[in-house]
Amino acid sequence: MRYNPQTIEEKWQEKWGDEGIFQPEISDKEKYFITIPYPYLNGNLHAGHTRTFTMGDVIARHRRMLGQNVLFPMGFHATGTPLIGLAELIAKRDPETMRVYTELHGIPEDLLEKLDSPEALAAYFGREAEAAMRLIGYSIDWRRKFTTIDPAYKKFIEWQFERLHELGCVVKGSHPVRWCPNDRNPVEDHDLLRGEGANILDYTLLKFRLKSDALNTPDASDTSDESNVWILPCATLRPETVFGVTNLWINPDVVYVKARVNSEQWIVSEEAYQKLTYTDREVERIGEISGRDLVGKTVENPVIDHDVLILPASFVDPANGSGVVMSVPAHAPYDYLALRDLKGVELIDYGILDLSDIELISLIAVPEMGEFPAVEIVEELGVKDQSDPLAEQATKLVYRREFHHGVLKNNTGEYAGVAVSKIKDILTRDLIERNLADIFYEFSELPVVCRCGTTCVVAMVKGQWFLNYSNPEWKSKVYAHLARMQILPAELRIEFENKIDWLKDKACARRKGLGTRLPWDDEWLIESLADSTIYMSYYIISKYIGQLDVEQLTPEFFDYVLLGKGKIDDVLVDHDLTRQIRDDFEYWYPVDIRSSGKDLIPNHLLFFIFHHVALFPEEKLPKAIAINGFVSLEGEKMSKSKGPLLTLKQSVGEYGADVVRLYILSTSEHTQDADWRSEGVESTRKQVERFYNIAHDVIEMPEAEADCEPKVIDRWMMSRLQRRVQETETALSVLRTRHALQNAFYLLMSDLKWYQRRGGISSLKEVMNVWIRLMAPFTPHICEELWEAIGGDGFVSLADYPVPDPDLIDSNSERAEKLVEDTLDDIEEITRVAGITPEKITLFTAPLWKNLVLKQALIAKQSGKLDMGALMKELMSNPEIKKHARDVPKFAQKLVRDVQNWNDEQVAYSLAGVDELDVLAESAEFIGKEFGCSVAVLDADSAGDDVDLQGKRRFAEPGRPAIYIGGQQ
RNA sequence: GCGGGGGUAGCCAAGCCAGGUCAACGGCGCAGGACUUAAGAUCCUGUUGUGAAGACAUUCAAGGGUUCGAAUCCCUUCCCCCGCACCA
Repeated sequence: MRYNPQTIEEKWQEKWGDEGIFQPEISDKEKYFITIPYPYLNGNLHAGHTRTFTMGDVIARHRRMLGQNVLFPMGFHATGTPLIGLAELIAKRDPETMRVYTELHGIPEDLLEKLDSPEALAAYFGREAEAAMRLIGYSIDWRRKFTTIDPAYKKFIEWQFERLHELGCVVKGSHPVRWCPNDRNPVEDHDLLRGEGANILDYTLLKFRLKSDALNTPDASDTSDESNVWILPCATLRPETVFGVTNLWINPDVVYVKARVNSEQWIVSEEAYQKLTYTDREVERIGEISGRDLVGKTVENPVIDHDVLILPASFVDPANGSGVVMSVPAHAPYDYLALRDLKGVELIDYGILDLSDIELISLIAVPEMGEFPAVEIVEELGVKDQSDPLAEQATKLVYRREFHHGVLKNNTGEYAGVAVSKIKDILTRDLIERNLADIFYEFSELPVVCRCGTTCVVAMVKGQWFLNYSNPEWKSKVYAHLARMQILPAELRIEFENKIDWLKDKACARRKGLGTRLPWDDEWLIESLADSTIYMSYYIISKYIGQLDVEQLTPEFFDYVLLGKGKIDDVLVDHDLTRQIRDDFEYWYPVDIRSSGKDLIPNHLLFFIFHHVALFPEEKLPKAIAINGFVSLEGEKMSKSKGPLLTLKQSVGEYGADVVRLYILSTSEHTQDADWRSEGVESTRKQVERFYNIAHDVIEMPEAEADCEPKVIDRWMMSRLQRRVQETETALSVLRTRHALQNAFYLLMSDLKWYQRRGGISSLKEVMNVWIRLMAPFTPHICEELWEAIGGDGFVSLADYPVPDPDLIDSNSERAEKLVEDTLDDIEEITRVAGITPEKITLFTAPLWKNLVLKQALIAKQSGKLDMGALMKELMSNPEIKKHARDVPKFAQKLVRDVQNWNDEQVAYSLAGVDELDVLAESAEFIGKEFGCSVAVLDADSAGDDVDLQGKRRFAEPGRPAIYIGGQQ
């Protein structure tokens, strides 16, 4: 009987389909609703999908066999821009695209040429994806499939956004993006020549007012006239240090711009001025002023009553921030160094006579550091001056210590006592409210250059629609629900918490792409991640779409079926049908588990929770999330657009569905990345074949042969089987597929090998019956085939999943086999090391007195009172032991040392013991066969000296018989 | 930089949370043997070193510490992977 995966797999997929066994309806049974993120339709499914989806299918199949009513649906994602981009590239026959899609995605060229519209692509890849998922045997209810550009789905999305809008979750605002002024477009990482890693940082601009002795105005002292007020905004990431400013820095060699910014007058560098024009401020250039002319002037600190001088500094980079820098020498090494560097420099040209008035102001208390951390670190590192590269390091060091451990001092007024790590947002918000500060966005690395060669800026997109994820109330509801959710693996919970914390408002509308329009503002398309947040509920509806008219899908309909709100009279869909859908929803929802790749944690999975929490009552919120890692190919990262790529279809075509499924899940688990290696798949194929062959041997075995009295080895086999079943179930319950398969497949297989080696027969059929069911979630086709062959009832996919039977756990037989195995290993080692070809093996079990000593020691250990003195006293009171008084101390001493280190389990194991003489005698024939010689088993007490040729028997210990091997060296 | 996950014998990879049967599960590869006309398949054995009797020595990124005892706990350092947003 040759294993032919293609035949078997086709056969069972057809049967499953014909009988519709994966099309659940509501019933009295407990339900289980599992979903996997639907695939995006810009290519064929590949090894990465194979992993995530197979994971889901195994969960579904496992739950189904546990007796739950399992719903496992699937849809397709087509919203957004990639499909449009791809269609354009195909339409213009872009050579690279044509190559990738013919070679890697395996699309015939003539067919590919026709896929020049997003709709054609979506239709094609949708068909291919479904075919691929059927080919690998996923137990999906295909009646519910849909695509995110279906008219009915759009109605659903419109309803969702209508609701979110009402709830105040969608708001209008502005937000910063990386922007190419030349292309007049936001840029993404792959659009960039330089600065791919650049983040957008939010600097605080602190508004220092120029004092009255200022600029070209006849009567500058009249500050009631706004035109006389000039603001020097300083950009900083550490706004709290404004309390410690001693001076400002201006680059004397730079020409600054005087500008009207909204209703104020600012002085900033040329570059900063340009940047401001891309923000949502109204900006007008008024004039220029040289940095040199600003030096020596005085400004007012916006937060405290303190006037400070403007000093010259060459380190001020006009391209960075506003080109105006505030100086906090107590906490910023550069400022301290620059100030120190100015000492003794002639500044009279700037009208500055003396810097001796400038005193450092400390505002942060850091444990184990003095008043002026910057000074301390500069001296510690021996930084020479502001151009010394060490200055950078000093800055980081101070920052790190102050940020993590620093607390604001009393001179920060109402903020005293606040941790530095918490102050930024609070202070910035307060100062903006009082119009003393502003936000200024800047890249974390400069420059950022677009592919077109233009330097990018941060631009504010105006009038954008946002999901206001930063809303603390929304967030706290999400936190609260997260705490109730199961996260697998559990270690990732903290990651979710961190990401919830980190999440800011998210722009949710786009100008370009496929998708649904915002119902209240049809110039905007709903962004594609935002339209994929609660679609699991749509699977309930999608099954019935053929029975209703899209125009009937009014908000009242969705309110009624999804939220149980409103009156059925307001619903246009047939009322019986509506009630049916409502019942379905009540039965199937919430999602019991969402299983996904780890790349979706900071986006989709987060939004999934956010939107559910916003829209649904607590009992309809998702219960669990499971995460799995990526898949690489022969150590290389996969890429849909460049390769390498292995499609699901290719891999199944080459190895068969069951082999692919088994391989992808056994090679790694949880967040570990799996590496697809053809060598490994090949060996998995052989293992599956072996499984098939073993099974057939067993199935074809005549009943009579199998029918005999159960021996130790049979009890051992059944006992091991229970343990494997138990481990598999435990592992599967937390989705440790690798661990599950190690037990369900590999370890069980090696148990079975040992069983057969030991001559076991009578349990084979029963083991096989369990084994087939145990493997069914992983390799369903081959298991159906074997289940049928073994005469199982119905589909194995619907059979009961094995549960361990505690009554069949037989520790005694396991201990017995352990003894045999250990003895075998010892004999093996002796023959190898001594180079003996054995002719006769004699085994001596330990004498009674040694067993008594051990037992006594174990009992003492168990009661926590094992010590040599007391033990000896007790031992010697036993006449049987006392007979061997000469040998007892040495043996006992070694024993005490060993037993002292044992844990409870070991003690109990050893205490239970086995009848060694009996066990070894029974396996003498087996051992003899293994070594091709005769084996005698004696007990050390009764064996005569004539059989103990080399006096070996004195080495016998409990659990470790003495061995004498006669033979040729 | 911040956050998360890692570094175990030729490779992959358990063990680490709950320290002690851990020279360290399992698989692959490799070597030897059995079976076979041969190959394949299957089975057995070995795969840190030493060892003519079942042993001993040295290992779990590196260094230090806690402990009777550390791959496992603590500290420091080095290295790798992933995410950091308007892409899906």
